[in-house]
Amino acid sequence: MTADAPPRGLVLVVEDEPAIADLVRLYLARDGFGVHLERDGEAGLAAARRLRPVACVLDIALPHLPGTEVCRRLREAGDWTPVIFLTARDDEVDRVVGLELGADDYVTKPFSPRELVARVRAVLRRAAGPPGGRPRTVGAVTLDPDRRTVTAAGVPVQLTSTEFDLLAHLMARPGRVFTREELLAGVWGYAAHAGTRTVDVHVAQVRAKLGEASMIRTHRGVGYAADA
Amino acid sequence: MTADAPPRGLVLVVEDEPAIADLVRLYLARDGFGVHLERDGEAGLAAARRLRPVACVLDIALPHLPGTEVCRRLREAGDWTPVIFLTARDDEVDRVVGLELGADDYVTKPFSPRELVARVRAVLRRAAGPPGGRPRTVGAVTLDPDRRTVTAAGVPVQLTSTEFDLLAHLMARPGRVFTREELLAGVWGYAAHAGTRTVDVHVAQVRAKLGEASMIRTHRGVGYAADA
DNA sequence: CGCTTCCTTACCGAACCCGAACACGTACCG
DNA sequence: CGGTACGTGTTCGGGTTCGGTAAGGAAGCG
Repeated sequence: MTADAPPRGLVLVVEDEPAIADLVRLYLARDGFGVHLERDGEAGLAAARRLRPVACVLDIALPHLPGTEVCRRLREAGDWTPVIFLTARDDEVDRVVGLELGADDYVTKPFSPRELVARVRAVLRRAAGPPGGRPRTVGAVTLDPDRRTVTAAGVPVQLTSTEFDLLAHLMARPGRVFTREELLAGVWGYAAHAGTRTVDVHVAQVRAKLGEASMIRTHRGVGYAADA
Repeated sequence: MTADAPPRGLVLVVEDEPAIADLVRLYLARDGFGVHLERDGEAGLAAARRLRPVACVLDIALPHLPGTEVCRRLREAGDWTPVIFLTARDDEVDRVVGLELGADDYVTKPFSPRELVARVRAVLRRAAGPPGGRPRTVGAVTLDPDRRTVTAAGVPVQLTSTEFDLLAHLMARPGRVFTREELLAGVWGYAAHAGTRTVDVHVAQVRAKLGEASMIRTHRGVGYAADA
């Protein structure tokens, strides 16, 4: 089931070589990203402004307007959307120029599409930043994002990193029901790939560790939610 | 990155190449700094005296008056505002001269603007911080920022400079979990791409020196924290 | 020239994640 | 009321990732 609505957001790809562009689009789409393709710098810049993608993948050598220039203009306009450059060769000059212009990462051609996807994910994760914030309490459970600690009925509970992220995600919006796909995307960074029981297993683990204080409710046929 | 809303003070940037100057201004402004731009050494020196910035970013190769000279004159006048040099090349002469003149850091061109911002922040943190004021104790470990000494269970421990800074950074906010990236940025001043084990090695070193008294906790998949 | 400090690399053990399989409970339907 | 199907809870082992550790080399310093 290929999702119609991109659960992970839109990525703008500006690349003039159709073969490469298709490849990139294929892999990003397979990973759950929406993809918008442009062939030259001008159109790319316009699309970036119009569509507000969550990230941009820019070839450096582009007709009309080099990718570096697209990036620079975005930055000048106060647009800090993460940018990943595609450079023709592992050329020190290109690399450096890219970073000077405020790119978040770069990939040299020829490249592995998997690597590109991984970098897009990494960049997005970084842009999301360390999940800071004040401690939050739901029922008898208190969660501190800074300290990454959890207490259930006043007793400290030791959660693994994934367990903590899962609980934090649920507690960020108490009462809101999250589907398994949403949780996979938000916590694991995966595209919605149904058929896995991973979320269930981790929910069970968190519930076990929280004991009686657990306030994760199952919504049959839908997903999970923290009590409001 | 912590998102600090309040203005973080004015940074003076003296750089004759408009492209680079704009870039630096963009990034500093984005990070919450006020920015004042000058194009040559004379004007830069005057601006520094007039505006009293919290930090200066000086290109070394400047019209009228080299950046090194600007720095030297400031120091002569008793102005110890933190200075970061921009050097055209990783030139040994420039480096030494710069630091001799009382610069706090330097960045070689071409550079990543993110790294420059990170260094400005690091320099300010350092400048703000001979204080720390009172010694701080966490568990059996006591750290004195003024004397740069550490005792574990009452026994003096000799730490190297980097080790001390790392421990101080962690102890500044006990309980708070710092990612490796945050530590690299805060202690080393890198706008680091991850992928290095530097932090781990230094943590191990500190732990070894603190012995049983060590209270640095590993948060798997995240980073490190000092016990609360 | 030797010493210290710092950073990198490589290896290893341990913790953790994930998928599969099975058990259980609930909703639906005859 | 019993049966069946589907969704969820739970357990467990393999494979992978992550962090601790040791060793080596470069750079600064006396």
